[in-house]
Amino acid sequence: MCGRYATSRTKVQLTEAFHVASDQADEVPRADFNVSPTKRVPIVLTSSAPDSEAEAAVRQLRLATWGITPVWMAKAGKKGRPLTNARAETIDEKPTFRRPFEQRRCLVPADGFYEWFAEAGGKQPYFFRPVDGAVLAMAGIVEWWHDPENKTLWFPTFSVITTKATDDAGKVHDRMPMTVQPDRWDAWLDPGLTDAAKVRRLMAAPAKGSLDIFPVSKAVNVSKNNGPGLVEPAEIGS
DNA sequence: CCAGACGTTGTT
DNA sequence: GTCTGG
DNA sequence: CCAGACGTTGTT
DNA sequence: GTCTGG
Repeated sequence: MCGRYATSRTKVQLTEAFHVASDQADEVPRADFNVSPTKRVPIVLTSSAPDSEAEAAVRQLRLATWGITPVWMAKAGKKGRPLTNARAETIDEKPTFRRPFEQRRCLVPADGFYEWFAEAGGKQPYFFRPVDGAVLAMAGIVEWWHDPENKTLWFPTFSVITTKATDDAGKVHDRMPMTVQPDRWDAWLDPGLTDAAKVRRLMAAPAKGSLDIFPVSKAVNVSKNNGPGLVEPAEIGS
């Protein structure tokens, strides 16, 4: 679930939509209709790097790497892919996710996300996007990271929280990203809110009927392919 | 106390 | 099968 | 998430 | 680092 999505909005659009002061916005590169794990993409968060002076909590738009690599994994040289998803059902129990969930949440702006439906004749990609055209705020957690061998710069990495897919979405795939409705963004991004039970209530699966779901070209399968054509409806199998 | 796991997805 | 790259 | 590689030596 | 199992 949610291992690929699209985020094409401009820096200006994102700062306005998420009420980020313009001087708190990182440079946002070109529109990306084929975001895959390990790519750097814009997220919205309230916090600063661990080694910076304690600044006032300010909402920021920053580029972050998709996929958390726990420090213990890097130090031990353990093999293992970066963690691109975290299950909502157990996020406040897992050692790797609990602290980030309580203290370092983020919003991941998306036009929509892709899921692959396994059917006879191969896997068919589908795109899921809000019916109303609004930006989709996926629920995420942040882990600050630096290379253990090169402890100079800290930078944010993130995972997208997932849940069981509801109604129509569940027909395509059994998991989907958690989202945060706009009226809950302030609370979600509030570092002072650390009660996991309360935090949990701020996120929700996309409401029934709120997403358009349609097949797209298999061109999206190849992660180097990009462009707005990837999110246009296409015949199944094309 | 120490040892050992620590994550998700999909697929088998 | 399993790992890396995007 | 899917696609695509999956190796070494010596030489440039 | 932090949590669970023994």
